[in-house]
Amino acid sequence: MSAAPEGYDPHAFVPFAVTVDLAVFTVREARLHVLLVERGGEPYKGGWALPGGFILPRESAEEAARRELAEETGLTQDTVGGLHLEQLRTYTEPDRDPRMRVVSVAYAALLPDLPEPRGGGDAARARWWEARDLGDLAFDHGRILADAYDRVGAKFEYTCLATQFCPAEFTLGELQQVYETVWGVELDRPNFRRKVLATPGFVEAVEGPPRRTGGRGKPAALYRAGAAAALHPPLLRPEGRTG
Amino acid sequence: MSAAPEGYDPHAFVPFAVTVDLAVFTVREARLHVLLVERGGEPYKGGWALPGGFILPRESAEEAARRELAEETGLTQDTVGGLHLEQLRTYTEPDRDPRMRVVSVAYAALLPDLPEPRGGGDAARARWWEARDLGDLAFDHGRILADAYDRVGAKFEYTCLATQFCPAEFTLGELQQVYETVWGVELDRPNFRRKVLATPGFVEAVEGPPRRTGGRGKPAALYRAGAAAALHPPLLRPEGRTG
DNA sequence: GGAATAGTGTCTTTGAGACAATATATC
DNA sequence: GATATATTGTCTCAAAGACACTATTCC
Repeated sequence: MSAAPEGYDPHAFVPFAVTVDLAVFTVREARLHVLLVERGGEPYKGGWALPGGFILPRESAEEAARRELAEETGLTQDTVGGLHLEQLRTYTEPDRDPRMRVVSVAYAALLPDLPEPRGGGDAARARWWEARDLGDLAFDHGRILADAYDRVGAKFEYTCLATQFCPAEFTLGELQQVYETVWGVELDRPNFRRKVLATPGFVEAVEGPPRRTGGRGKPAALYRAGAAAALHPPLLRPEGRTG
Repeated sequence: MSAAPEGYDPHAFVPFAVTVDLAVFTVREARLHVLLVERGGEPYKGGWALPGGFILPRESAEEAARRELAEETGLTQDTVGGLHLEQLRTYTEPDRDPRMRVVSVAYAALLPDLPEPRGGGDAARARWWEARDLGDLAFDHGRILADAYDRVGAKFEYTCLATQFCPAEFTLGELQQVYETVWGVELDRPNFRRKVLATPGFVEAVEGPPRRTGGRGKPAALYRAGAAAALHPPLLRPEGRTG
């Protein structure tokens, strides 16, 4: 039987602490990176953890996540306000924090390549790590990160989320590299191009003749993210899907 | 700045109540139904709400969800233990409950057509409602239910979840009806059949010559759910996708 | 036989994947 | 010119969708 069969009985509820944890990804030099913070106190002192913190009394979880993201990256509230934050899952195992009962709402965020975290406060102890061959993380954050990675990879198949990893203007080669990095596969360039351009609203060409070079080949045309949110039909990964 | 910049400070956290809410679906007479409970107390007294309740001190959210599901449906713990519970999202708006700060972890569950909820306790005030043209629900449960419906529809595309709506042995016509009901579309029977049978592990034929009739046509062969969890490639909806 | 449902076969169109060929830049 | 990258074009194959046709039951 529930503790409050008639609905919510204010005397029956068990108090929990509720936090948000963020899996913040970026693609840097064709490798996936994750933002981690060093723990200053026990437990896991000196270890690395996902950025996050408590939800304040008058905040929703998403507001808390944006606030924490701004604190840890030094980005302005305005910039952070425009990003897509993906709520992943909520982690509730009774012993996931050894000190008390903590429930954590996990979010994933995708950022274009940024300079090292700057700004004061929490950002001081934050840095980017390459996502593969990370050591163990504090608490169940390794698990959260793995779930986040799976979700992002799956979402790439049927949403336009990948453009969030790119700067405001980007080439199709850069967008393709994002896909290849996140999925860990190589894609055929002509086919990728055809597919992206055939999807209305995925990307839109940047006007004038401005172009940009990635090295010493032919300069590529620039695009920006389009208005669409979903991919239609999906851009399927070469191999399997995630259930 | 976070309330606890050094990690979790047991003196800084704000206590929340944490509940689970369940969107329990079934298909009955080719129409989607949802399990709702009548509220016995304020607020929303006499209104209808999703089943759910507080997480107990030593429970995970999923354990709480299974416990509540067993209570509300009268199903045994064993039966409920074998079902797929899909964690949807966590709802955290500060004023979603007028009395106190309540965070709710929402789950979706799919059941084959069952008799009306039986058993004692909470089940007494629970009943199935047809999903379309429901009135307003208590709290933000209307929103939760809409999100649950979207998620289930999307999951049908690339998982074998639809078999959870069917009894242990079912015909392909019944399975197709489940898809048609959830998606609200008509599917071509020969194509559906070809697609399902071509997906390894989706369904497996039941041995002997036993067959079953749905009315007065030719009896259909029986199948049971296969071992696969994911559909490969996906079974896409005729129209659009959910972002 | 007629109606209803189950199941098979076939044709067409669409999209994915492989890959050749061309274009434009740097060195 | 050599090399590197971008872009276009073409061919093939697999899957989706439309739909005609056969099979088996109840009335």
